[in-house]
Amino acid sequence: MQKEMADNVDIPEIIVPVLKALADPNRLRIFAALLRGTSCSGWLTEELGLPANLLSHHLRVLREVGLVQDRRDSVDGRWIYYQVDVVVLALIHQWLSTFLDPDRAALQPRLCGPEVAAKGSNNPAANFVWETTTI
Amino acid sequence: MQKEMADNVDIPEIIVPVLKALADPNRLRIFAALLRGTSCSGWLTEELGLPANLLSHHLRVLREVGLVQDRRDSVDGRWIYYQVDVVVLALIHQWLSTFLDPDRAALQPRLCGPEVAAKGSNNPAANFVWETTTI
DNA sequence: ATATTATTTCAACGACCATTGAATCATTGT
DNA sequence: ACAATGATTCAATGGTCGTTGAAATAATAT
Repeated sequence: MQKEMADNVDIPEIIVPVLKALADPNRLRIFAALLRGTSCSGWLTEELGLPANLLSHHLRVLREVGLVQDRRDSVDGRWIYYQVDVVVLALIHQWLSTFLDPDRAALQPRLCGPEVAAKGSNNPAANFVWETTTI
Repeated sequence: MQKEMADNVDIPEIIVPVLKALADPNRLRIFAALLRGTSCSGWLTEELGLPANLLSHHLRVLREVGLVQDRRDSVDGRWIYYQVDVVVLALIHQWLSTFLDPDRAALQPRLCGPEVAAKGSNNPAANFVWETTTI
């Protein structure tokens, strides 16, 4: 028996803002760094070679979409630590993993256009071979 | 024995453009529609309620980043069909799945900041409990 | 040839956004 | 109080991007 799959996935509100937040080279690098462990912004500045104010800006974007949390140092309040919010991460991971699953992608032509209208034993749409991408 | 995991993932060139392409509500809806099956733009216009020229614009963006392929109808060349490129999709899916894997996220504090410098039997950084996000 | 259909291109507007330098805030040390 | 440190905010700039309406292609039908 064939495995059942829902072909119509709805898109939660959080997804687009999160994708926007990650769709920037610097922010993606910052997020990647935070995935390697909680860190303070001074360390990130040095590690990523970004000006402190720019880093602060990007960290705020990541924080505002819920991907990152922050807290002050308990012994020296001038330092702030940043950490990935694993709950949000897990949510995003799960949704994207389902949404982008190649096995879910239906490649059958929709009932749409003259090719499909003129279907029969030799439907041209069914026989068409798409170019394969070379990576 | 503990499962080994690379904590330093490099970011392929394609990732940011692809995230940018998907980080738009209309394009994400278009892509979601294409994941349900190959379609012509007339059908998408009607289904998604977007003006034809706007749809064309977004389809071009998706095509330029390699997410989508197009071809003309073999019996009526005025019609164009759009389809998700499963090879690119699989690549993106695999990378994002690894990158955003919550199990990969290291929550240990980096060697960074006064808390960690003053570590010992009662390291405050190790005992700190981050807020849990309610979804 | 002319008209019609499906789709794309063009120009232009407004909004948003990443980056920069200077100023400000918050906290700790002297 | 004052200086020093970690980090944020502010204002300004230049560029990018989504959207719109009109014009232009491309292909078929009459």
